[in-house]
Amino acid sequence: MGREWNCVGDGIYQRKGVSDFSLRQIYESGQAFRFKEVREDTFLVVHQQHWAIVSEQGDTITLQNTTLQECEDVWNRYFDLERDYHTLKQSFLGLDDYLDKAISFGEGLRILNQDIFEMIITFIISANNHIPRIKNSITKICEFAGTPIGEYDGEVIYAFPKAEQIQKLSQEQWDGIKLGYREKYIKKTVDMIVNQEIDIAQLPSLDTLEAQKELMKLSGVGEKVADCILLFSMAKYDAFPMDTWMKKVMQRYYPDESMGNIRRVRSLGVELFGSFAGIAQQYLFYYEREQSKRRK
DNA sequence: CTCCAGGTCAAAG
DNA sequence: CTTTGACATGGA
Repeated sequence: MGREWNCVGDGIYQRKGVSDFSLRQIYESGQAFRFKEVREDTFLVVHQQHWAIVSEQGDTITLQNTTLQECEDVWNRYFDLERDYHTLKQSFLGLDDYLDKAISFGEGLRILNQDIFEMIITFIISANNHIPRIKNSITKICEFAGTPIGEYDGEVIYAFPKAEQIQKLSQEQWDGIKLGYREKYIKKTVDMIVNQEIDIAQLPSLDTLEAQKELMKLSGVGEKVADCILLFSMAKYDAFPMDTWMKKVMQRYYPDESMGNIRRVRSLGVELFGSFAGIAQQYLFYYEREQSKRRK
């Protein structure tokens, strides 16, 4: 190991042989709100205190503003580059016609390993909200409370703020973030985390249902938001977020089993797709949403 | 104008 | 334990 990344310039590293990977699909699949397309097919990606300019050329991905150590210690895990998605997708094929189509459509999707606290705040904001609005709110939270970690193309790059930094926001800043009724949820949740009422660092060591139960103690975190947090920051692939899109999918294709009961549909998903149901869910979510866009 | 968005919460049956 | 309505905001 350790020979995956090659230096091809000052702060520029490449990794070859990365198949089943599409930055655009990952970006548009509703899991990452801190990608910014700085030019055609090139993205500024921020993760914790790290940032990089990321692009892909066939099976090669290129990162700028990084180091070998950062590639190995941070970006490999963030982009889930060590996982064999080809084999994973093979294991899904033939289970279900609609999933087969969804996988072929979203062939470059991956589940990112993002920061736990960031996912908690992000998906509280996501509840009953539009994706562009979610992204705007998150951008403002970072600008108002986050630590500057760099600059690119004349613009300052901010880390996602820590809980303690969010506590210091003024009311005018809160108003500017436009969270609506979710503002009080975030305030409460941030207080609970600072006061150690729940220890989020310890969540990954719990099994999925226990971790979900813990997360749901937080204000604004219900079953679906908890599942998103588990899936996108803790690699808990047996979490199966049931949102409005998945309800449409499941009720259209499995009307008998679902009968409108969300919790029953969720367990059906896990029953159908097993311990990687959450990844299957992401293919279904992306496919359904893109199909809906194209109908317009 | 009304409807809806990667739902959650509190009240009530 | 399940069902119901309110909830901020802005774009379609």
